[in-house]
Amino acid sequence: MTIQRPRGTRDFLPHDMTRRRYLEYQFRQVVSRWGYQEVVTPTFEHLELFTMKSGEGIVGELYNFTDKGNREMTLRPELTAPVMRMFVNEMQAFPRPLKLFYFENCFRYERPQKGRFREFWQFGVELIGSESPDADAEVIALAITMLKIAGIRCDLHVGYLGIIRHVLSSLNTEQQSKIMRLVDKKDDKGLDDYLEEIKAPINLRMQLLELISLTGKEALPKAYKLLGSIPELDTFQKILTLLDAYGINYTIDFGIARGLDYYTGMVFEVYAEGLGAQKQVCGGGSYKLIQLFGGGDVPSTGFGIGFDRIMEIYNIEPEPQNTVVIVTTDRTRLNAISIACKLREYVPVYLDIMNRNFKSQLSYANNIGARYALILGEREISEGLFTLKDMNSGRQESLTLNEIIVKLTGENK
RNA sequence: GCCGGGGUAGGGUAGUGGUUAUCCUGUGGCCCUGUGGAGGCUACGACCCGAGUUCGAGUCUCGGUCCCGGCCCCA
Repeated sequence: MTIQRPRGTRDFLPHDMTRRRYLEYQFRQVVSRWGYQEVVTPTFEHLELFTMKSGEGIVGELYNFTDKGNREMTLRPELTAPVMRMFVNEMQAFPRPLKLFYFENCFRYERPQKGRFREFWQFGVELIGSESPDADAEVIALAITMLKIAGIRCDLHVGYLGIIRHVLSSLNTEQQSKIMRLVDKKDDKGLDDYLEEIKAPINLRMQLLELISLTGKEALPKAYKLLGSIPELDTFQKILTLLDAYGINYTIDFGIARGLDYYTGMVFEVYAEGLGAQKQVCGGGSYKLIQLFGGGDVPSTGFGIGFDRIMEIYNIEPEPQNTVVIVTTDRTRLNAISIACKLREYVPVYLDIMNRNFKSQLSYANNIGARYALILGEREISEGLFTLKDMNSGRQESLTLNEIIVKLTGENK
């Protein structure tokens, strides 16, 4: 039996990679125009980096291992923690804000399903050093711009954790975290039961339940009515005003909660259709992780895009290149090499290495979908005029090498 | 970790206990020494792995594995 690829991993064939690289190219264009610069962190890190961030419980979902020096290591399951670690290690004195992006593979030991793999790619950004509404809005706007350029139709949901935290401020942090988790899961019954269990004040319950049910255009005024004029609502309103200025449509959703303590304020999620149960293609928010990793009290905001999930619904086909297959005879093979080398400065060129006859070479050109066949027989070599055959139309013309180069590169633009 | 559906050449498939596993497609070669896509011939190529039942297993049973969808989780 042949060796299979590991569970939850994928092979990417040439056609897949053409499409993936094109999406990657589109994303890179956008983030660099917004002033973000690429960073790369190691594929594996000390296990502790992730347990510090997310708790011991995540170890079960990690590809962790002990190395030969008895160090507890893990393949990275995400990139926010590594980038924050990198910031603490080497970038604390850089001018702020720092605008970083990454595109790397990550690994999680989970049960694969649609849009979920054990090795997957994340494209993300981290904006470090600002906690202004402007930073929050910029990050959201960047995410939406990227998805739009990829041709993805999606729903943006924006929330603000500070508001729920305000409501829960009389509870201890453990109780707050638990409630946030239940809210995030939209587990209404579990939430009711838990509020009952901890005997939460009736006023708090009423405010919480009403708050998380608020949605749509009226959500903000209603929230003001419910909670009064608190600074968290003012901040949220500023973010929304900025999003309006960016021309971005959003749904207010106080139900995006996220149970982890390092999220500070704005949170957002983006959903796309056609993806089954794993429909979230992007998630982000503002958080404070840097102190946890031994750095200063530096706020940051970021998001990660599930690159593979985008690929599932991405239907842009990159323009094919003007591939040329050179067709030679036994007597012109040596001449063909120098011509191939010249053309390879401009376009992809195939030169027969199978010792095929004339007809088979042409047939090969057809089979690989080449745009042109360049016929280099004795006649052409002696005349210095080569026969360029358009494989789509079947038409062919006699041209000099320079004319051919002009034709091939001109059509590329 | 749990639930359901699956696994026969590279791709798509037929085959409900019985010779040498079917067909389509693909790929290589030839028909065809300067003109591709069609056609003909030919070659290549598969029962996911293991155990069990049986005179005999692609077919039945069990375990494993991988795929698809879902639960959990989603940092």
